[in-house]
Amino acid sequence: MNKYRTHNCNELRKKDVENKVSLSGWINKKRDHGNILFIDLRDNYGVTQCIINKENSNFTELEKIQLETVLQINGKVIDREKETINNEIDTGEIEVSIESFEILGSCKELPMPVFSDQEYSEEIRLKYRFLDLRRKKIHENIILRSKVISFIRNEMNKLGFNEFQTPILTSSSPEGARDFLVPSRLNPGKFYALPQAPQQFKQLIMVSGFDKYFQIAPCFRDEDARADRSPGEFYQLDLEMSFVEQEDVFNVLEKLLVKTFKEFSNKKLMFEKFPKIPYFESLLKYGSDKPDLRNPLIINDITEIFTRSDVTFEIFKKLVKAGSQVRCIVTKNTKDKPRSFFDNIDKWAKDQGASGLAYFTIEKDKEISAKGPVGKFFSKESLVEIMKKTNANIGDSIFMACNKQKDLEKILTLARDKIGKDLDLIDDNVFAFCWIVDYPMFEKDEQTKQIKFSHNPFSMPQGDIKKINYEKPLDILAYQYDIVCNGVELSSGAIRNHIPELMYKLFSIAGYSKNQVDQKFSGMINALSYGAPPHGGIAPGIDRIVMLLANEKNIREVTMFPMNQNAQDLMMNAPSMVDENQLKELNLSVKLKK
RNA sequence: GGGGGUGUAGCUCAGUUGGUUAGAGCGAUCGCCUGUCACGCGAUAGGUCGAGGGUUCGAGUCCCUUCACUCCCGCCA
Repeated sequence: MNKYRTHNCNELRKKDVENKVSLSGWINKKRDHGNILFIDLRDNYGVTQCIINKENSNFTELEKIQLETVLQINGKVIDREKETINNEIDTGEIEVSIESFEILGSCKELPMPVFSDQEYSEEIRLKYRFLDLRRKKIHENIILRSKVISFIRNEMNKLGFNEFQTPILTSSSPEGARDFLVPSRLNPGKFYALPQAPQQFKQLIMVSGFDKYFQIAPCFRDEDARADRSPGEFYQLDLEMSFVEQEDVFNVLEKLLVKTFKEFSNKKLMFEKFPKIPYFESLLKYGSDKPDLRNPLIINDITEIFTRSDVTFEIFKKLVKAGSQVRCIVTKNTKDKPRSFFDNIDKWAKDQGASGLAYFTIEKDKEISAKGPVGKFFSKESLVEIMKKTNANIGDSIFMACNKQKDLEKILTLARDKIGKDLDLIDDNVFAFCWIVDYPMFEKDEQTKQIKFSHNPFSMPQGDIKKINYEKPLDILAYQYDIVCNGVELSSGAIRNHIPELMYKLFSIAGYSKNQVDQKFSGMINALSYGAPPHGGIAPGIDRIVMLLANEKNIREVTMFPMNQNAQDLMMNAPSMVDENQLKELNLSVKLKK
């Protein structure tokens, strides 16, 4: 018999009554009635109420012990009277009558209560993460994460994938995010980089003939944090397959995600076969390449309306002449919404830095007309045309913005979200997955006007590679795709370009010479010239998957030991200064920017 | 790098138009209480109002600077 416990704190039931038991755990809560004392003992599994009364010589000592002290309690399981049964906990039918106890770990006065539904500042939670993690919600989130990862591993194995580890100390990559650098002691003045993703390695695994690879891979990117983006490090389900087309990758991931989300959530899946939305269509209809398809609102382009002579909305007409576009969101049957509903949205848009959202409601008395501040600028013929273009009906309202394409997309995707929430159109009990496909290979850098890779430089261009028109690089689409769920980008992936000549050609369009490519991607390009299989893959973010399953808005809620927004670990005090000797050994000296 | 929000007791927060000695709940300490499960009751301790400067007879409150946390933009192939 184990010297600490005979049962855990969620194990005892009615059948155990009269048995002598030992439990070990934390004091979750005490209720002291003077002559009788209740102690809720908590461990990873649950809570058991323990009870002692004044006749017991241990009473006075137990009365004084701090919450969160770790105790071993020895005693007898006793039945609870009917009216004292607690249905809130699994062990609620019994309690343990304390005969003796031992303090296994004492506890100082707590900086934050563990047993409480209160919210605490991130600072205190992160500094005392070990206390925070004892709290029910986050404790369960972390266990969920463990189960999800284990489930995914198992499924991937069943699907015939092999799990391999790839190096953590590797070389700096020229494309993409900022690298974390690690100085090399044996190679003075040189640095390793932590991998932003095992991108090149997984392709090399395919070249090595392993056919199907996966890994729960740590990825390191030195970029600023967001609510759904940890600073520094995160995990991907990294996978890669040989001799596949885009559709094969989709099939594997759809199967895996549907199974995982059904296993770990009661929410409904809007689609089990995920819809595919071309990138440019997504930008038009949703203003974003990570649309939340739970939201039924769709964006329409009505630029043309503002070239008509019977539309006299001069501000927009002038902007349209100068190259701006007009797009709108239609809200169904909102004619009876109070003025404040519309004004709030307009004001909100202004707070977002836009020039506001113009709006009107389509009405019909004898004739079709537009009601609202800018309604008077639209003839009835133009309104009919708008209704045709946007599928709007009498009683619907139109919210319009006018701007250059990028800014227009930005404000309207936010507006789509905002209006969808205001009108309560988003069903929170649904997961809506979709694929975004047909990404362009290249894009024009707004500032430098240079052509650059829009996503992954290793992606395969679409179509017959002999017939690609390199004169119009912006028209080249790639077998590059994203998977999105409820507006959260889970991953991007691609069919890779495994043909060295094609790679050189594409890199040359982005301004890299053959020499530069050879230098920067030597491992990769060299390997591809020794018989590389066609291959492709994807890498969904584990943290974000768990975040969706746990119904959390912040990635820290599913991360055991997260860093704060400034990429500091407040508990471990990382990053920190190092002593002079360490620097010396690494041939480094620190020179702070002023 | 830029914008917004927050910062008052160990924790969560209130604090009116600038006006007496800055409050509450939880926690802590002490006392009372035999059935609670957020037990109850009484008392005590606990404050650099994030920091610095300014305006004012007087600042938690107004102004400036700055720091921390957070959300967003940039960034994240």
